[in-house]
Amino acid sequence: MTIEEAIKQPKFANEYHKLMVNLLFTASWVDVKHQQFMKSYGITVQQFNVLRILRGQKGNPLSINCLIERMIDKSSNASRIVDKLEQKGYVLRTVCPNDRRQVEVRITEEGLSFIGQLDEPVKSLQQYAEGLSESEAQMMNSFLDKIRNSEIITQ
Amino acid sequence: MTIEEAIKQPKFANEYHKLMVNLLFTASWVDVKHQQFMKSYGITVQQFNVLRILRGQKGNPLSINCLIERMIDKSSNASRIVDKLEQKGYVLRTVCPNDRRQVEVRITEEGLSFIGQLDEPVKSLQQYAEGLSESEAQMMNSFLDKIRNSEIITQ
DNA sequence: GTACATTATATGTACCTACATATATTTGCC
DNA sequence: GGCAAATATATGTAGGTACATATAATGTAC
Repeated sequence: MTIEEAIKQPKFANEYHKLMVNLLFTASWVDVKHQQFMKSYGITVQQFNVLRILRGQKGNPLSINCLIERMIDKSSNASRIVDKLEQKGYVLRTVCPNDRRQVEVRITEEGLSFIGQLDEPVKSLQQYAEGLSESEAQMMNSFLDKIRNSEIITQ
Repeated sequence: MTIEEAIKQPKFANEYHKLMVNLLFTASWVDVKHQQFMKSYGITVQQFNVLRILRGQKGNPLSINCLIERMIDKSSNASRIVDKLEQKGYVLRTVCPNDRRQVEVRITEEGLSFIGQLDEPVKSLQQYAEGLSESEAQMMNSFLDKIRNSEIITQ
């Protein structure tokens, strides 16, 4: 299905307008797939991403601020996402002894085994990207970077 | 800034994994820009899109269902988005005489003049896409369509 | 050391969204 | 026509998000 069919809009002003709509539509489409997948494991996409970031730290804790820097959605709610993960027993919060303003968040054994069990099934989500060849994926990655780096004159 | 820098993740498992992350991150980034822009005009992105769809109907009304078919975010809340627009006087709701289950939504003069005033400034948002050449934009549109059309085996 | 700015996190609030369910109307089958 | 299924929209509810503000700890200038 083309983007024209997907939103029943027969034509766009130009290729750039079409691209903006297509980008937002496709990402939302992929995001919904991720949501549905994660929901079947009793977790949200944001919670999963935080867990994966913490696992990548190999046992080292991360402050809330560092967590936000690594998140895909840089929402201001990292603190509440960590709340939810703590309630589930997947992470631990301790006050940092060097700087008592900071909180050290680390993943628990329980969190590790939970997320480990998702490793295989999560690979299926990547299959969406695998509709492209390796070199197409490379091109698209560079296009996405270019879009974020456009200089914009906002009146 | 590369995607690696943007989320402080030095490397990805492969180009496809990177692409999924980059797609979600970039779309969220663009979406935030749109949100901020629309907010300065006292409207949400969703409300703006509904208004633009209705204007495209050239005076013909659209049912809630048809509206959803044309929306970028196919949320189930079209009804409540129309509520907000009605409160602002930008749209009108009437029961369809042929099928009294349906509601005919149409844009008012006030809605037309409001959205008309946004036509120029809204063009600046498209500049993000204009970081690419025309042929790159075409390629990227076809890549996005390919992603949505990948056949996925969800166990 | 005191006062003030800065930083890190948490929380209050209003709004938005997903999902389930309710209500109203129409369609189709007997 | 009567009744069940299907359709169109609306609404209740829980939870998520953006933004402003609160709280606490630290840094800095004097």
